[in-house]
Amino acid sequence: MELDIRIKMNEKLFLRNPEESVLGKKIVKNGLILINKLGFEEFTFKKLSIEISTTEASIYRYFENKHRLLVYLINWYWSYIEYKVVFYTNNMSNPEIKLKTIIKLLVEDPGDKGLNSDFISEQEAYQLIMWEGSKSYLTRNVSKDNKDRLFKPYKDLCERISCTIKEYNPKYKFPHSMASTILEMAHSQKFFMQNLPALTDFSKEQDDKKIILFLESMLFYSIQTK
Amino acid sequence: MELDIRIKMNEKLFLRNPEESVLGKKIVKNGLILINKLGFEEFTFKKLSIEISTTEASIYRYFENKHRLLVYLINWYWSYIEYKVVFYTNNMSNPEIKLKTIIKLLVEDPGDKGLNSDFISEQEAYQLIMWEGSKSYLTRNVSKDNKDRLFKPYKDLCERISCTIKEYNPKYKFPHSMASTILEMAHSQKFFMQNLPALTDFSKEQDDKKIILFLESMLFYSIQTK
DNA sequence: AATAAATAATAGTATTACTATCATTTAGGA
DNA sequence: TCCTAAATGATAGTAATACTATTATTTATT
Repeated sequence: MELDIRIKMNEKLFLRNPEESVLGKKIVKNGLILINKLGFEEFTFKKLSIEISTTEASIYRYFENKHRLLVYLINWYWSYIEYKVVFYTNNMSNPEIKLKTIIKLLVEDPGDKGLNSDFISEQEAYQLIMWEGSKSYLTRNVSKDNKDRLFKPYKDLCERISCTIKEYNPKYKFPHSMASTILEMAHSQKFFMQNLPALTDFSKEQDDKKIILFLESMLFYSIQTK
Repeated sequence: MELDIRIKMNEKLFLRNPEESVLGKKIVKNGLILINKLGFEEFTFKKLSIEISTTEASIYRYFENKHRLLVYLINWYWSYIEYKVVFYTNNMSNPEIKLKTIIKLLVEDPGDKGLNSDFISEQEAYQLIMWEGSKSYLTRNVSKDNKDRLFKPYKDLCERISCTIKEYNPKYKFPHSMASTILEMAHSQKFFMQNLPALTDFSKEQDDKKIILFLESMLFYSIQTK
């Protein structure tokens, strides 16, 4: 069975829906790959247009600027992760197992086995979050963008984790902050491990198991009923 | 008593030491203010040169590019925080009190009472870390920059916190990751509180007490001997 | 007072981040 | 199948960015 997961994206993110044309899909797919290759600062629509044999002007018909493309890609990823979280935890009644499953889904690199359609590659999206994730909101437009609901997928996922924490321990005082800490650290610790290992207890190129253990211990010791 | 704290900065950060001239100090001081005002992406040396009535070329004689200026400012801040940590925890023998003091120093906005010499304003530096902190290392040059020891102040502070955690509980397995989590979250949670409050349990413009409580509970429940 | 160093003034280049116009191709409906 | 509208391509243009280079002028040092 092969499912085509269709994620409804916020219309404010684009001028023309990239999912509805061949060019649009190429922009998104190869934009993601090129941002990963060059880094967001060095990435330009001009370079992307050469890569996919189109013109700058054509890309601008889809996205107002490269930051919107970034937020589009990041939103796709968080929506997709939430879909996976729902899919894998749906039948679970034990919030502890649920939370452990969520941490695994956040930390584990999808690698080759991840979704890799003609649209967005899950593995590339994972890399993007790690390197460029926080650049989506670390701008002077946060509040305006937030009003346009550009961060809804991230906030929804945070809310879902927060609810599961509450299920586990209704008395815990900081479920949202704990959820956003887990979300942020899942990728930060991985980034640190690979690039600034002195900031972690994991050695470069080590597997994800230790990060998962770290996050689990932090979460469960914190939310234990006292 | 008025102390002039002199922080030795890594020489790779600049082409000419900005502390050694009036213009250099103006670049650093007003650069910080202007980055905070415009956001790092919108900030340019041209705009700064107009602000301080000099030329672009003159600024380029001090800093290779704006990213180096950013790292300079961020390093100054982390070195200064480490200085404060040493100053305030020097005479403490109890690691619990030490760690609580550190968290306070990280979270609390220095406000007007902070260091505000003719050089770098502590309060402005605090804002900078919150908004632009992670942009210092989220580039394709991390590894190269790391080899040039450009992140030493941050890593030193992380190491110091890590050691204090080890003092508290020598058996705890993840002292560095816990330290970097505290460091990152001190500013992220504050940023979220002010700009994306749905990601926290704190309401906009609330005081820092709750963030401190959150971080303390996360830290101490995690590192409790089991 | 001489001289070295720092700064200002000016100019110039390739690239970025767009916007505009018009021609051509493609896709869908009558 | 032809017609029309929509999408794309080709081309051009602009202001700003991220620099580098050159020369003149000011400032500090011996």
